[in-house]
Amino acid sequence: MNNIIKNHTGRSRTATLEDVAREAGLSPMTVSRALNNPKVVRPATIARVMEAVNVTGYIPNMLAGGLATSRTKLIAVVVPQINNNMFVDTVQAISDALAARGYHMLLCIVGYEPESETEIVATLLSRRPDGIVLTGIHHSSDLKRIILNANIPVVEIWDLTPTPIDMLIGFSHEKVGNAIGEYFLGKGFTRFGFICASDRRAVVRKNGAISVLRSQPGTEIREMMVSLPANMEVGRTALKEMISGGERFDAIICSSDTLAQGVIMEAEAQGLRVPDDFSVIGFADLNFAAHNRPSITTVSVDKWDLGIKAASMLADRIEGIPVEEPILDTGYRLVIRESA
Amino acid sequence: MNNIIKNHTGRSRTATLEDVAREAGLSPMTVSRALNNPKVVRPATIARVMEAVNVTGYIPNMLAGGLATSRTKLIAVVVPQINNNMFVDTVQAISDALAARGYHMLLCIVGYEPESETEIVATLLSRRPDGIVLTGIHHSSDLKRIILNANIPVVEIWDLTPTPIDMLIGFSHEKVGNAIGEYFLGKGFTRFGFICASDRRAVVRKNGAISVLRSQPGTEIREMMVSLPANMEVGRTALKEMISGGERFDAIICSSDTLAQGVIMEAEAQGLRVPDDFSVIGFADLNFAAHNRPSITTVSVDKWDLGIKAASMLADRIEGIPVEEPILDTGYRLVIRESA
DNA sequence: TTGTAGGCGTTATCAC
DNA sequence: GTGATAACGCCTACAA
Repeated sequence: MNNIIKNHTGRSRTATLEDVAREAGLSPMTVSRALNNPKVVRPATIARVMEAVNVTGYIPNMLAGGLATSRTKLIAVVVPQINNNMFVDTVQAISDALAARGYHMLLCIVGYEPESETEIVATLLSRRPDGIVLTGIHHSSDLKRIILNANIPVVEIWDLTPTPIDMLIGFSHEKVGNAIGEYFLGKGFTRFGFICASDRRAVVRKNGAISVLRSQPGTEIREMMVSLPANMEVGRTALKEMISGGERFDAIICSSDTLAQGVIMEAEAQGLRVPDDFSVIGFADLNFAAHNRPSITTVSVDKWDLGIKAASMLADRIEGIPVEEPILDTGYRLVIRESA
Repeated sequence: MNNIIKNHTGRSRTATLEDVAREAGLSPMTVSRALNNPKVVRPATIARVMEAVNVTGYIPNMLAGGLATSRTKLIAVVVPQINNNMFVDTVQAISDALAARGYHMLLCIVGYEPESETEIVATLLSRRPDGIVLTGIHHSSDLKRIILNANIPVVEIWDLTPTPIDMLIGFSHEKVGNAIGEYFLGKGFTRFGFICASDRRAVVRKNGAISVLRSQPGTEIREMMVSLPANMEVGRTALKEMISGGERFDAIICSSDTLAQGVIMEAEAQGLRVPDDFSVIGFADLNFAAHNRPSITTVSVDKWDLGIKAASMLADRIEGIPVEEPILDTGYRLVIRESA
């Protein structure tokens, strides 16, 4: 199992179906069948093929296969970032679920403000993926056109709309914001500080909360936009600035748990206590939120499940299995802990 | 720019070079050149081609292109996990650097104990990537064989050995451990607790520290292995168990900053103070380490730079640019902060 | 159950 | 500067 095959120039090249066929004394087509559709091949023949595969060290060429069948077992996944803890679980879940069904993941990390999502997706499509996962629901009409033209299933994730390109799984950021607003209104709070990352969906959540809070007369709101990535340091800095003028708040509403953790750190550094001096709420229920001190009140979204389901929907669709619910609202859960 | 091309069955299909050629009144070969090697084509011809590309909505087929050229502009990346904060920066850096040079990333997340790394890599190789990134230096001889047979550049990352498969960029986990041991010996500490994730490289770091600490008579060491993923909760639980018998330590040595953060949380929950009651050290200098309260003493490794360089080495090699140093030690830095 | 012919969409190579 | 031809490695469709 180490024969190096040479081409006419004497340079080694990788084995092809034809090499395997020659070794096994069969036609390439029979070898192909033995590998991809063994049911229709006599067991003894399969054995000969396997033997020859080992001898030649054959590794199929999916470029050729994909070209011939127009099926690549490749899924393109487009996300803004993975190192901010927000999408990484979803991506890992997608990867796991795809692997389990025999697909590979072409991952494209494009940032929150891709110069041209359309161009990026076009180059991705040049690999002829069997399906594609897009983060969010705001895409240019050019993007939609090329993707429809490619004629492959699409899943948009992490948001909700009645008019997705194709399939969709996510939740309503506005409703998440509403829920946060209602929770604090119920507590009778009136003075709010928002620390919001400059990410479109974070802004929608913020506005969702504000619209509820504003329904109550006398509500005071201070908003602060912070740059991405929204890490702990950013949270600390933001709180510092927010309270530097002596202004005080009943609650600080952060667009992520990471910011919330930073806010809590900074509060304690300044001798303030959460939730005694003010409440803090985050978003996403990242893995540390439940175990922080104080534990972080947040809105949980099922990041893992969302990824698994996105992958399943795509794989089902590709394989001709009907997708019962092409638009899935995964909802959210307000998780009340110590910080608010 | 919306013409839908039909094939003989009447089903729409994506435009090919030939469709573009027909539209432009040129041969497919000229269109191909206009797109890939415009220097050798007359400007007026290029303009006609571009026009036709727009009209037909042509998106190149890299399967066909790759098959013809045996260059795919695809890099396969194999990592154990991305949702534990350890590798995610490196992966994002690789992705960024590859994108900048026109490559796509096929990301495969295999877990810490892949059933068969060899098989996984074999399926990856069936995509005929131009290069491959492997995490770690321990690979089966089968794996090495198929990868050498594929005859593509390889970069192993996150570890060091004088005998890599091909190229290598990383650091010595043993030396990291040694440095931790020496730091604490220098402080005159004698009672150590290790909280170590069940990850091969973490164990090497632990043993590196222990071998130094043992050189000092009277050293007491308690070791605890914890399961992956090594998140904050695991750190808290581990410390709880570790001190439940009343045992006390001068320092707790954690295999990651996330564990260290959990240990610090739990310590404070129990009314113990870090570093007053005991010191805590982590590993990796994750983004929160510097901003935690207390800030976390750790060993910093340049996760981002490592990814950038890994990608550059691969791309250089693929493109025929000589790689000056195929084995790169990125080193490490003991970063002394408040926790130890 | 196995084999043959032709094509998938592109590019290398050689002509013009 | 442009075009014709023949691969690249595999699979569909049909024949045996």
